[in-house]
Amino acid sequence: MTVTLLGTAGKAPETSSDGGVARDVTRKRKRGEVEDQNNTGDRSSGATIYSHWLMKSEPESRTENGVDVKFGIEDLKALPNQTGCWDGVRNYQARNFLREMKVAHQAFFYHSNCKTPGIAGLIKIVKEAYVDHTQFDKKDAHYDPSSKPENPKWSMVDVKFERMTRRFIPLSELKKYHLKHKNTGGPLRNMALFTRSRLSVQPLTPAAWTRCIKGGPFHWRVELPFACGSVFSGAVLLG
DNA sequence: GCCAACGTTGGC
DNA sequence: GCCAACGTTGGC
Repeated sequence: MTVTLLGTAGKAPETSSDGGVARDVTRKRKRGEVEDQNNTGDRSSGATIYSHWLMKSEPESRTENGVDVKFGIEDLKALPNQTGCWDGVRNYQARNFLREMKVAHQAFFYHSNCKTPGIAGLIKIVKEAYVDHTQFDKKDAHYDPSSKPENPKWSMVDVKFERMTRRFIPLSELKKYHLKHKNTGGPLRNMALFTRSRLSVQPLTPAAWTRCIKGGPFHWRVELPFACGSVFSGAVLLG
């Protein structure tokens, strides 16, 4: 599979019954609100198909609209069947990525807007995109009065806790690799966490995913009973 | 289509 | 709490 990170992000799909003027549609298309009318569903337009994701959520209490938006990985873990819906996404690009997700896809659960931001664990998609009911709920933190039930704007998926990462991977460490890989052409060179820092649902290349979880090329040395292990430990991410 | 004003995200 | 980056709105 050829992977072009984020090449056509935001272009993807929504069924639009928007009968507005041409310029308005153009404007909306730029924002990702309008579906490509010839979208065949097979991404023949050249858009990249992803299967690994990073999803941000806030593990510390914060009030929005009078509601606490806290939802860390421990909160997901505590839900029945360790499964919950990923609601509240209110950005078109992020929503479009949600809509690309398939059952069994894996994602990093990323803790944002907290003391130590970073990757806390692994989750998997257990239900594909459907209407996010919270957009119609006046009492919800992410109520969207502009969205109508007959033409909902926002989607969500269901995710299930898979496991914690073997250790928490702080943003600072990911950034270190990102900067290095920008020069060396390594797998984290285009990581959206840095190139599109505000995107709350974002794709990862398979290489970036693997690197974060299994470490770099010298990962195996760390497990050898020889002293050289520590020499290479700095080149490894081990989620 | 451009762009100024405004709002939100999220690291620090 | 600050503020840079960037997404959204809406006039023209």
